[in-house]
Amino acid sequence: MSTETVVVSAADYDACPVTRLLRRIGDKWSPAVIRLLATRTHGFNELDRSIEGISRRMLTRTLRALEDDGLVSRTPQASTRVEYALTPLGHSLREQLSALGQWAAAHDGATLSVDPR
Amino acid sequence: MSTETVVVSAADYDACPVTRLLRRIGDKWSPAVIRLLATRTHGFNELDRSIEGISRRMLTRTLRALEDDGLVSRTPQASTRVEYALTPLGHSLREQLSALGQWAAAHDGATLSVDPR
DNA sequence: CCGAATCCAGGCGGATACTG
DNA sequence: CAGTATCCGCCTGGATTCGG
Repeated sequence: MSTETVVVSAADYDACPVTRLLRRIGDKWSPAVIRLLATRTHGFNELDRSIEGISRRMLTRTLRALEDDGLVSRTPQASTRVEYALTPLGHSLREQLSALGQWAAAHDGATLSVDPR
Repeated sequence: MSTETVVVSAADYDACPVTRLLRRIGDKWSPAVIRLLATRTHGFNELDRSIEGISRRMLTRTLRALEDDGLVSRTPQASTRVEYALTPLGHSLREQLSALGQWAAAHDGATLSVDPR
């Protein structure tokens, strides 16, 4: 019990909630989708148009992933309209990310030194 | 038209602090390194042994990236020893991630959480 | 309007061997 | 001990086309 070596095992890698979460929403488009859905619900093409540069393919994949995580709900309206919205869990996460965004914005110039907007 | 369309442009994608942060530390090994360095400083091979499954190559790359972000400091001791530590900024981020981990663990049903110490 | 299917390039990350 | 260098598989993500 003298020198205690903490080992981050592969099990830990899979088990650590924050690691999983970061890998899930740390992809290219999830944050943009979450941000848009935070204000109001959107249709598919509406999201497609609003997120500059995204492909329909990746929008589909991103939405499916967020849906699987219970962060986004998908409700077909007419046969021509599908509505995507943040679930309560999604809104909850959004708040957390918002807090993280406060931190990031505050320490941004010092660390990543990219042009502040 | 009075319908206001919020567009997440490519510029926004680059500018959004939280998006950049998530993409930076949302990689495979950064969280593990941050967690280990949160408790105490480590040498290179010490980290290598402690993080199960990581290759020296990826450990180097991860450390360099964290160093570039100002989250980790690298201080050569002897010619045979280099010490890695979390910077104050790194500790600051670690606290934020810990809070996020609390949230993740609560909504995850996960077994292990980020043990804060 | 809302996707699915296919094809393809680039980057992330692993394995291995070598250096000071 | 603390890395580099090289090769390579795989997965992410973009472009395009097709279907309901």
